[in-house]
Amino acid sequence: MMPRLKEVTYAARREHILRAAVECFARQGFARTRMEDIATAADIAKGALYTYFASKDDLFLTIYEAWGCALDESIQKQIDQLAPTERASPRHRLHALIVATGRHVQGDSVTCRVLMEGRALAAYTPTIARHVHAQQEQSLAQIEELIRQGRAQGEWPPQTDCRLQAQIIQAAIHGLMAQWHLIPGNFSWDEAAYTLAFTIV
Amino acid sequence: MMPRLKEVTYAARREHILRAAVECFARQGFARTRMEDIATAADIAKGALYTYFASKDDLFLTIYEAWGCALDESIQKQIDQLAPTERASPRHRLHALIVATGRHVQGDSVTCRVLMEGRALAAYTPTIARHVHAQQEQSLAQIEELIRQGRAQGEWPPQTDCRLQAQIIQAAIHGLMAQWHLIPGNFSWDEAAYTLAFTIV
Amino acid sequence: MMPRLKEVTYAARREHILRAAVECFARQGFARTRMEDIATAADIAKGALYTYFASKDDLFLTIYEAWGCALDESIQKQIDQLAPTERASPRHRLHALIVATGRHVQGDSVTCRVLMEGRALAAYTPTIARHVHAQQEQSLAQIEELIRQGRAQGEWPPQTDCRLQAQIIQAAIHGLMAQWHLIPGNFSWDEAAYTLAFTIV
Amino acid sequence: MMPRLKEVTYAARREHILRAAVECFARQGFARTRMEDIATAADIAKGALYTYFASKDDLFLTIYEAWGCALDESIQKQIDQLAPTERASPRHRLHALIVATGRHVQGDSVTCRVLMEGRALAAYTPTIARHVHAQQEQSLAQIEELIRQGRAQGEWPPQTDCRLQAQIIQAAIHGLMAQWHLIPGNFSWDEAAYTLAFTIV
DNA sequence: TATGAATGAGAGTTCATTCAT
DNA sequence: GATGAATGAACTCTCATTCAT
Repeated sequence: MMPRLKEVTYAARREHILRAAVECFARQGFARTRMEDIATAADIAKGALYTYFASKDDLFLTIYEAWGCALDESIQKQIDQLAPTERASPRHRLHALIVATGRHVQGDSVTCRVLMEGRALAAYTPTIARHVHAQQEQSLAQIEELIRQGRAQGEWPPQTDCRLQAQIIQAAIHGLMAQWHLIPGNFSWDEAAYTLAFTIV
Repeated sequence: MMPRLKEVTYAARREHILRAAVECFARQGFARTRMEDIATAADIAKGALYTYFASKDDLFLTIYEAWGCALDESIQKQIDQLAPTERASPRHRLHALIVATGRHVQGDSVTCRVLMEGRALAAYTPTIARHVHAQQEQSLAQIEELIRQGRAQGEWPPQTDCRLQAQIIQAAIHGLMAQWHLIPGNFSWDEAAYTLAFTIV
Repeated sequence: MMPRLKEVTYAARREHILRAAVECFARQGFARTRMEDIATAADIAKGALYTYFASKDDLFLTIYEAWGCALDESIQKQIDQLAPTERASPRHRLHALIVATGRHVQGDSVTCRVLMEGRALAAYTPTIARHVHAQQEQSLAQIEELIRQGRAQGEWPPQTDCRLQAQIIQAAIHGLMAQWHLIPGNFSWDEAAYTLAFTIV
Repeated sequence: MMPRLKEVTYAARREHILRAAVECFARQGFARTRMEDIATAADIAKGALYTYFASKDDLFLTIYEAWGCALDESIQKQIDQLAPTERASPRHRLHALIVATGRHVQGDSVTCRVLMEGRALAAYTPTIARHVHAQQEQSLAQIEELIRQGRAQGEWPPQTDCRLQAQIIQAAIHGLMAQWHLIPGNFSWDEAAYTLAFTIV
């Protein structure tokens, strides 16, 4: 059981550092955040960071991934909480997806900033790029599937390119996140979710 | 004539450096690009950069602004080239706007990368933030006005919040740009433009 | 005991760097000394300097202050070592002050150079200026007080302006230091001290 | 006569540049003054400076020498203006020398700053060092001669070391200049001159 | 002669990472 | 494991001087 104890401690410290890093990255951006800042925020020594994370990039990446997982969970939860009638409707499920995203962004706007910077960094950091692509693709597939089902159920008029429509919706969601990142509170997520889910043909 | 010649030379050299900088920023990102890289790419001495630009930030900002201006021109030209019947239709004008943006992104995908990074940097660099905000707001106003006119002409069903709808469309456009930046050629801009302009209620 | 050991090490390294810096400043002057020169002289890496000193200015200032403090101590010691009869005489105390200054200059002519440059820099560097002024004023007050006491005891004929006389004596001392800095060994400090203290009416 | 005309123009421009340089050096110090600053102050192009002066050091040196010459002239004039009775007295001539120095310092405190910095730089710049030494020695000889004459005439009690006394007086004068440089107006030059010339045994 | 753009060798300073303790 | 001093490459920006025009 000692390994277990160790693991708990290890995981807890990792988590602790991660939280400190998120705060720093969100406040100052990746480039302007020094490892020392993170260490100070986490109240540990600079060198100890390297016990838990291989590098600054690794730290960033871990945050990036964690956000994606948490968002996926939020979305799933939101969908699960739908009333049975609504859960049967792809449009309602899409709505739930966007609402959950909005809640996530609002509830953890700090991490959202990190995410936004991640997308920009992606282009120059192969390691990050892979993750961004994967996440992107997965999310796109989910939306596309919803649309496909919605058409099958007659909720959406048939159109040739399901994927394109999904891409536009995904693009809109990301664009809104970017806007929120730039000017938090600039619009109502709930109204945007409603518009996106129910008034896009 | 000499001052004129000088003027030309000055502007030409500025332009030359700018092109070199765009290339570097697009390839390596802002943070990883050293002034020396730009100087080498432009085939001049490091110090000479500072004759034309006050700082690395200035260089970046100039590129950022130039892109915005060029895009505005492209859009205007695209709208002007519409047949009279179409030009009278806000929906067609919106379509032209998106098409022009797509062409711009495709034609100068290199600069587009720089733009994308600019949006991410904006949050941490007040100088850049101001420009991004201004550009954002101006573009939003344009779209909003198109929608307002479209509704007045019965092209769109009336909805309470013109601004929100404009924001969503703008978000979608930016999201698509970001996707293109990530995976160029991932979708068809023209089809996306058509879908965005004509099938969004 | 460990913290104490660390403390000692820290102070020792600081002292070590300081000595290296003094040597460099004295040999090349402040402006021509590069941080790298100091690091090389101290046999450490350039970056390590910044663990002990915030900047090149800080380094200089520290030396400047240290010299002043050490001089004050030397003077005090010299006065304390006077025979009781002499210690009662302000003129002898003034003599001791000048002698101590001379010894200090001769014993650490290297640092003296740094001091001289400090006075010249003072006019253009507010931070240094403050320290120079303060030191100057303190030293002046000390001399003035000696003269005042000397007059009270009838060692000096009464004159209206004690401060002016003190200023002249101080000026002479500084002027002699400057000469020594220019051509070390150009005169005898002890004779100069005697002349200044005992033959100035 | 053309060479003559040229010479006039040349000398005038030199003078013009010199004045600009003095102003800059006095305001910012030697190290912080850029050649461009001087060119701007003189309202000519940077490159033109090198037509008149070989280097920044040369510029400085020229100013330094000019000050010394002008001071010598001022002193000579002051002595020449003494009433015949006074002119016969070495003490009065010494007084005139100090008064003239004071007037010079006050009247051209701007150049005085440059002089002060020159003495500090002297130690690290052989070219400057030579000039400083020469000037110093000449001035010292003059004072020494005055004292020697004064003793011969019975104005000063005989003392073994004329040179030392001269050195102290010279040191005092320089020290006072340094003080004035630091805090202009901190004392009365005329009173200091009187004290130095008439109450020092 | 005058110009001022170009040069390019540094300057001080920062900071991710390492490693002896 | 934890520490934090040390490292040293890299960074942006400066500026005396040169030289083609």
